[in-house]
Formats: sequence, C-alpha cells, structure tokens
Amino acid sequence: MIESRPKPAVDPRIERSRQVILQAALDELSESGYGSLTIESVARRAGVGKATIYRHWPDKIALIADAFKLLQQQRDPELVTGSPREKLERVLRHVADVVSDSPFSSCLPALIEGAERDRAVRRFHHHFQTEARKPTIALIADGIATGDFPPRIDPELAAFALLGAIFFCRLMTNAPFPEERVPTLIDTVFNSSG
Amino acid sequence: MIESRPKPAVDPRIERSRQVILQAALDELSESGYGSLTIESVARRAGVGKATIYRHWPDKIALIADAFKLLQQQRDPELVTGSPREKLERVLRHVADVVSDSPFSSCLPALIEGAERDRAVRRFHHHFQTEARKPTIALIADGIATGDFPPRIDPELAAFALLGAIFFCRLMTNAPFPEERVPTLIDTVFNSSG
DNA sequence: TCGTAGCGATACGTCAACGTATCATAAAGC
DNA sequence: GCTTTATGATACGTTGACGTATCGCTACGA
Repeated sequence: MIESRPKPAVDPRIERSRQVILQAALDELSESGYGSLTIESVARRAGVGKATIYRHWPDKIALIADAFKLLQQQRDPELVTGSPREKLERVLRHVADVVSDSPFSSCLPALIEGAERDRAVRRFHHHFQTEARKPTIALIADGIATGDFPPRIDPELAAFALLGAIFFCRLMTNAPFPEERVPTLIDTVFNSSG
Repeated sequence: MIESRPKPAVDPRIERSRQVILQAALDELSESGYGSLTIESVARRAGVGKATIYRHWPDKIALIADAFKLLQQQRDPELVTGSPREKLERVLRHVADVVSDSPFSSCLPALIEGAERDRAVRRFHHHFQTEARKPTIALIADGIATGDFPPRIDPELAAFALLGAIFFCRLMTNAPFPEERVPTLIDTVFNSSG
C-alpha cells in the first residue's frame, strides 16, 4: 500500500486534548485578555491537568499563538455571487456581522494586544489579515473594471476605508457597526446611488 | 481679593508625584500592555515608593484609568484654516501622524484592551473618541454645504471610513498609514479629483 | 487480552506581586 | 525656625501562578 502520508496513527486523545485546550484558551483570551491569561486558568476551564498543557506547548506564548491561529481558521470566507456591488455588500455584511458578535470579535482586543507584544502573533496576524483582505480588494477592482464602481478609486484604499469603518466602530465606539448600514457605507465611500 | 477658586494650597509634592506616576504608568502600558502592568513596576519606573501609589489610587484600575485620561488630554486638537478640503487633509495628516508614532499610538493596543475589560476605561474612551471625531464630521458637513464634497455622502460614515482606514492600517497591517497617502485616501472616499 | 502511553489530579518549591505597616528624611507652610 | 506631612525605602505575610514530578487510571493499539 503506497500512501504518501503514512498516518502516524496518532493517539486520538492527543488531538482531543489539543482542541479542548485551545478552545479554553480562546475563551480565556476573550474574558481576561492577552496579558492576564494564565496556564492554570486555561487548565481549569478545559478540565485538564496543567501538565497536559506543558506536554503540548513549551510556554504561554506558543499556546496563545496556536489559539489565535485556530481562531483565524474558524473565520470561514463566504462565497458570494451576483453583481460586484451585490457581492461587496454581502461580504461587508458578513464582516460587520463577524466583527460585531463572534468569537473573533470577542478576542479582537486580545489579538491586537497580542500582536503588539509578541512577534510571532504579530506576524501571522498581519499575514492572515492581508489574506482576508485580498478578496475584497479584488472585488472592488472587478467592479471598477466592469464600470460598477467609480474608475478613479484605489482598490486597496477603498478596502481600508470600508473595512476600517467597520473595525473602527467596534473598537472606538460603544456600538458595533450595524449590518443594515452597510449599503449606506458603500454609497458614501463610492459616492454612488442616492 | 475675590477668587472663584480659593486654590486649596495643595502641597506641590502631591502633584509632582501624580504626574511622575501617571507618566510611568503610560510607559508601562505602552511596553507591557494592560493586563501585565503591575503597581511595583510602575513604582520602580517612577522612582517612587509603592505606598505613594496606594496613597493616591485605590487600585490598579483607577490608576490606569487616570493614566489613559492624561493620554487623551495630551492629544491636542489642531486648528486649521483653508478650504474644507485643505482643512480635512491637514486634520487627517495629523491623525495619521499621531496614530503612526506617538505615546497615543504606542498605548493604543493597551487602551483598546483596557476599554474591553474595564467599564470606566470603556466609558471615557468612547466619550473622548466621540468628541475627537466631531470636528472631522463637522468639517465634512461643511464641505458638503459649500459644494466641495459630494452632496449625498453621510458625514458620520465618511468620517468612520477616513479615520477607520488610518486606524485599521495601524492595527491590522505591518505598516502604519503613511501621511503622504492621505490625499489619495480622501480622493478615493470622495471620488473626487483625479 | 495485555502492555503502552496519555491522562487528571495533586503536591512541590520558587518567585513575583499584592496591599499594609513602619520609619527616617526632607520639603512645605506658617 | 518649627511643625506638619508627603515621601522613598524596606519589611512583612499572603496569594497565585510558575514549571516539574509523581502516581494511579484508563483509553488506545496490537
């Protein structure tokens, strides 16, 4: 039997522990934040012995980095169809929804803090955000090409403005960006419709 | 002598301690973040006895809240003149500058984290940001009234988009928003010029 | 069915920060 | 000058997290 991955027959207990611990770490990050997370509280929350955590991760930073990676992977991109304007609206509605209320949203302050303090977190945070932005930028470029959007705008800057407005609202005001306001936001930034 | 404020003749040592300690707290927030700040490290950095801090603040949260208040007050608003477009450009250049490199910028992640964890920090953070946004919104509304800006845009949303792009860049990418790109940002959001 | 190995629980010594108390020093105010 | 008072330094007991070690237990794989 030729198999490229011999499947090292990993003990399922290992993977189960990993998942339970990482999820508990995310819950802790959401509740206590980056600087106040402790291995012991994660272990308590996960219903796991401290030693089990140290078996899988050398230190707190490695655990947090893995937890954030899991968080990023949980943000599934949404496939949308329709006109560029319709696609953009759906994508931004989804972003507004996720940024308003989701595990990602509740961990966002801790993620920002983590990226500021730890090089590894910062690296994949920026990398992942860059990747997550690409479809939006491409969407805007498409819309310009088809004439749906004004021709002179800079797609990257437009994406910064649209996404930035939503994130800004979450972090700097007392109310998240309401999904229903997405069309008006697009109208404002693209100065279209009426 | 009639004086509305009798000046309670406060011992200058008290005010000096307050300032030194608050500045040290800001430095700690910038370096260690919200959750990892300790009273002892602030005392060490300020060259002050621990007891002096406890004499002035009941706990860590009160100290941090006061430190953030000082930080906000240090952001002096800039008075600008010229056409609405020129004024807006100068204001946004100033914002891009402050958000890229300043005590405010280096404390921003800690401020976001602090606002998430502590109700008092959150309240004045949101309040101050709302106040700081008002001139920009008014500026945009003025520009619409004078015909410098497109008539149909929502001034508040436009401000969210412009400011949001700058903050988004600081927090979600590996490079702060370059000041020189402010004109292009305005052009993109207002779809004007060429 | 049996040996292996990952597990939870627990105990351990270490360390750092907590918040309080004390004390001489020195600056402030009269 | 003399009293008051805020200060820096230091010591204190307490707490909680660190990271390691041990030990039955049991799910796994053969």
